[in-house]
Amino acid sequence: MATTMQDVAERAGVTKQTVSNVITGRVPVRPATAARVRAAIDELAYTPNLVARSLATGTTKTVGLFVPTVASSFYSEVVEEVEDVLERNGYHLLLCTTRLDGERARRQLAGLSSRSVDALLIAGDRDLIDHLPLLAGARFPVVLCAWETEAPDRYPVVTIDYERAGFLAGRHLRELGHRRVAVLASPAHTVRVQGFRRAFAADGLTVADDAVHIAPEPTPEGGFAAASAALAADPGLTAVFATHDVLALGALEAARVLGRSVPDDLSVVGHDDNAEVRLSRPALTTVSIPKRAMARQAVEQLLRAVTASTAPANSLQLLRPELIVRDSTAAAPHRPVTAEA
Amino acid sequence: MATTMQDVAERAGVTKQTVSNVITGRVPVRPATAARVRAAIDELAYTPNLVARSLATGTTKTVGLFVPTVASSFYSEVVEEVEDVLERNGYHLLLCTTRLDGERARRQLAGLSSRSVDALLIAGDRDLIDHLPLLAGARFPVVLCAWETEAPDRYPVVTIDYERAGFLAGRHLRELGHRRVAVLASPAHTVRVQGFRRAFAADGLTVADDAVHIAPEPTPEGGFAAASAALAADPGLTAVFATHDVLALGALEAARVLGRSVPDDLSVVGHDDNAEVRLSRPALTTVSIPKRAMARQAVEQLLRAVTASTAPANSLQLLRPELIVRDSTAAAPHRPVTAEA
DNA sequence: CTGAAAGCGCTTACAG
DNA sequence: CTGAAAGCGCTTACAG
Repeated sequence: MATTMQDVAERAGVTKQTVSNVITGRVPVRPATAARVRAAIDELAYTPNLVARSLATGTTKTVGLFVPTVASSFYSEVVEEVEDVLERNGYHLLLCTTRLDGERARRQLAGLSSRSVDALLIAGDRDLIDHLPLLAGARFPVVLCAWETEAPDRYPVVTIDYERAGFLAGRHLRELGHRRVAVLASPAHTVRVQGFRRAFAADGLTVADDAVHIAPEPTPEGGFAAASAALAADPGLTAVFATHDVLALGALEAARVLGRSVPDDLSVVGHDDNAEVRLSRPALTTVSIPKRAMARQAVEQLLRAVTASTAPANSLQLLRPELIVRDSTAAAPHRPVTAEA
Repeated sequence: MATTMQDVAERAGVTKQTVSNVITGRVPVRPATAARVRAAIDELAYTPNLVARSLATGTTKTVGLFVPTVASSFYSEVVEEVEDVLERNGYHLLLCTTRLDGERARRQLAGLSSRSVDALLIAGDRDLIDHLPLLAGARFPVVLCAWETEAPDRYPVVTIDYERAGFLAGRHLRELGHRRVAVLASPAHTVRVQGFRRAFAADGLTVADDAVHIAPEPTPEGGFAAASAALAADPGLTAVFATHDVLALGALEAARVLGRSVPDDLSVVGHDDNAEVRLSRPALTTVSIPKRAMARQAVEQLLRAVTASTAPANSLQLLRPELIVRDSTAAAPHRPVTAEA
């Protein structure tokens, strides 16, 4: 049915090994022979069976990528960056989105760990962290990225310095003279919060636990609720740090509703520098995280391990975030300075 | 190195065919034997080599999906929906994002058309439309979806009734009494514009060509520019239809800047009902398109073709859009009615 | 530079 | 219900 290497060989009057040689280029072939083979390939519209090649070579030219979702500007950029690098290197992308469903993630991981990928990149610690032991017997390199919680020692990690991201947000607000601040945080963002706290600790200030308001869902609505709660708990607040831009958007809306003008009455700092946020009024001051650079480093490390057929260097690589000052932050309004307890 | 079926067989004291039989379940195996085999599998942590299985069966349990990008709420939902259906059916997803790069798309398509996928779903007509002939010799089913331009007869198409989407937007504005309207359109959205026009034609009204303003980029900035141009060209405008929500967002901003209040002085209708738009003030009236239902229909049709190993039914399936009325549209302000030339 | 042989790890009829 | 054989379509040493 499908035309095979053997068909090409017969047509060109050579054996299939010679056809293989002209295709792979591993072994030199006399130009005249090669030309005949190439002609036969064209005439028969022959295209090699990649599966057979994979079985023979033990390599699939496919890299698996796990992400929690693709419907977020963070992960969609990660996916595109990864795919770019793969495409440029002749690799295919097998995508698994785990969707906050650990059981699903486990199933997918199990279904993959038969030699159907040459390497695996796991972005995001949310769903897969408990199932990593499944990879114990894996014969392909694994790299972790976008990891915020403590990463297992076993695998190389390429991630963002989230602690520093929080710190940059905090330092900015502190330098603007803010002393009464709150944090709107997603449950998993403890490291960002910790960095934020460190920035204030330098001045002997403490961001109290009850100044951290958790937004269960990373949505504007969640940010709105958290910001409303924060402002209700401490009307004297002069600034808030949202650990996710989308929460900051909700905070802007809450300020509007409560009649507090941003940035004069309330400064707002976000985190991520997502594209969606370009629209916000006022333009959001935020901590930009180099997600594309992170993704690139991660796949490149993975690919290097594949081609060298060695384990990737077991290191923790932290990409540096950057503060982007726009219009949602300003100096703290003058009023009696009160350090929080 | 890797443990193989043969290893399991030896350990269980049977031949590898028996191991294969207990794994595939195709041939009944005596319970006692099966138990021994299963024990051996567990002890050796054996996991079958999918590549070898693929070569033997001629099936890869992998479906290829082409999308222009993953960084849009439209396509990211399509990808997730497709992956859901695949996962539920034991298939893997090979993702290719074409990124408005026809040459890249061509390369990816060529690299795939060797038996490495069981089926191919192509979402979006932007990049691949010129390269479809490459698929001429493909031995796997192909389905097209999210197709707005004329689709090739050769392949089944599952898409949105974009003409009707435009029509619904137009009918809504017409019923609200709007007569001087403009369209803000992405270059490829001619079908939506055509449907919009049809709604007005029913009343003998014409939406002139110069009332259609093209936004080259699907960004709020693009919508802002197009809306500004439209309002400059005809200050008497009472409504605009944006063929993409993100353009509508820009139009809202333009109205704000120009001091026209929405919906009292200007009605705005969007298209897509994207999640990003939930934030807009006023809440955007828009045409919702059933992208998930579309994606589901498309993969399911594809999978049916794979399992039946027949070509999918060559049909054009159009999913129905729906108008969602929110706060950005209102009755046209009273003023002398002038039908556009 | 070209050809004959073995093998990658499975599955699939086909005998027993 | 279990085993022996052939084959899926390539690649990889190894002779010539």
